[in-house]
Amino acid sequence: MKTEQVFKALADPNRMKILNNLCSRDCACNVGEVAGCCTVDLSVVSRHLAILKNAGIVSADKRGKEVFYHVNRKEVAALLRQTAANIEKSCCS
Amino acid sequence: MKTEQVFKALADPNRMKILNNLCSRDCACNVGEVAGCCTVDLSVVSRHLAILKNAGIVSADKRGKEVFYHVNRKEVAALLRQTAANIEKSCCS
DNA sequence: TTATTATTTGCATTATTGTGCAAATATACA
DNA sequence: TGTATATTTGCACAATAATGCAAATAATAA
Repeated sequence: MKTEQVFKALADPNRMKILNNLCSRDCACNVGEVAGCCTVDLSVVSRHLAILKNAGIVSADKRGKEVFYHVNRKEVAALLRQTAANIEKSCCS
Repeated sequence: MKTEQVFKALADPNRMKILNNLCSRDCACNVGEVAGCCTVDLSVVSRHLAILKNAGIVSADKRGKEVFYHVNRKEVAALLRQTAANIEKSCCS
């Protein structure tokens, strides 16, 4: 989980919407459900999810023909807090 | 200080280098000093600093012909921690 | 098998962003 | 005044990234 990749992944409005949507749910949801939060094509949402997944922000579970995504809450929160700590002391890598 | 704008500002390798450079110093430094951390043109560094400033990540103080930049450590750290908390509970706006 | 549904991927296009150079601006000093 | 230094800005171009559509893949059911 690389800091810069995480920030890049979070630097797009649709991906933020997607993340918010996923965050607001208790259980994982499939691509179609996620796509409800933004107006772009479903294929675009699929790509955004892939970017979030590559950044380690979300994880995917395939069940049957559906893929369920959920947020890696602890890991993302930990990385943000670590970055916050680094900025407060001296170096923020 | 908008979350998405902050993430956008942090989503570039040179801006991360610049931020790291600024973070590693106790006192503010001018554009020329900041520019030492990356190989791009000084004018590019100036633009990157403007982006970081617009995002609220750094502040600028003009003294004479120089402009001294410093990181808004507390504010940035607070925003990152707030985002971390939002992600951990439910909604991450 | 075929059909249906969910998701991903190839491709072309558009939009955005980063970059370097030169010129402009701002400040200080001789 | 003119000159030197620090920074920003205009502009063109290159590099990245987002998007939509159609086709491909994967899994399930008739």
